[in-house]
Amino acid sequence: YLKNFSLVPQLTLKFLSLLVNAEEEKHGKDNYGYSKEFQAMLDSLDQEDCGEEMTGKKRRLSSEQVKALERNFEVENKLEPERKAKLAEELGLQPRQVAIWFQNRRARWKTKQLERDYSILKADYDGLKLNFDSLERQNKALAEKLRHLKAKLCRDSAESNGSAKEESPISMCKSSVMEQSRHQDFSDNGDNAEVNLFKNLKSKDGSSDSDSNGVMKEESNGNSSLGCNNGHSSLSSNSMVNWFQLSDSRSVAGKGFQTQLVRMEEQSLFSTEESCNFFSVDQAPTLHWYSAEQ
DNA sequence: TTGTGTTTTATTGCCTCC
DNA sequence: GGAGGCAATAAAACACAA
Repeated sequence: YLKNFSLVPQLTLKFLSLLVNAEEEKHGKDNYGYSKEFQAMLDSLDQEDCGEEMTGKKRRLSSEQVKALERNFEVENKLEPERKAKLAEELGLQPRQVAIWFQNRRARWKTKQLERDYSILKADYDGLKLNFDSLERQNKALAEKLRHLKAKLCRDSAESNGSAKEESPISMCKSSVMEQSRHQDFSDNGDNAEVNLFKNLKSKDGSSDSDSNGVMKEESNGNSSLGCNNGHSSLSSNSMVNWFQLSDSRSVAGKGFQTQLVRMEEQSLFSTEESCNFFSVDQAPTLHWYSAEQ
């Protein structure tokens, strides 16, 4: 059969190739069930035969050729001219075909490599995202807890102040607001309201502007010149006294309270802004405040 | 059998290196 | 300027579902 193989006409050759195809299906694509020599002979015959018939048509390389090329690619994915010529001769291919095969193989390898890199990066990203989401949830929970605690603290302090003093922090806050509006009224001239008030009152008394000690004394007595202004002031004496009492308490004893308020405000600012932006994507978290406390 | 998507072989044009 | 590599692409071969 093999002895006469080269003598059979082309039709018979086609028939044999059909036979081979049937055998391929039976044994699987990579195991034809023929010897390597026979397979190589079929490949070369097919090439010679179809090389004339299928001019300009693409032909797939045989499995043996591909295997040999793959082996060479594993050794070195670049092809020197000597190796290219040697391989081409061994496999019965044009050197250009070998070069093109290596070029396409490198392209396939690169694509696979990109896919591998992508899957690795994606796995990393997914892990980090999971971690980030968890931290974000924790952060929100802590911020909510902090808000509740602050509200509770505010209520507690209001209750304790209300029982200890006549003037609750709320009423003091109201007074503060009134005072602020008063400041705005007076500061229209561009001067300090308190200073202006003192100046006005003193000028009515005829006392010196520079006598601040006297003013402080009168104020501290609670029976200040304001009370003895004979109704010259546009403000009622009681309200003036209250105002100066507030002013006094604010300037002397109330300073602590005001500072406390400011500190609370600062803390609140820190709590809302810094805690909310702590895990901001744009800004890396800094733990200086945390390490400082530690 | 056929339409369609995928793989493989080959070409083209551009770029870099010697 | 020629050789070789690479990206983009064409086109043939192949796989497979309907």
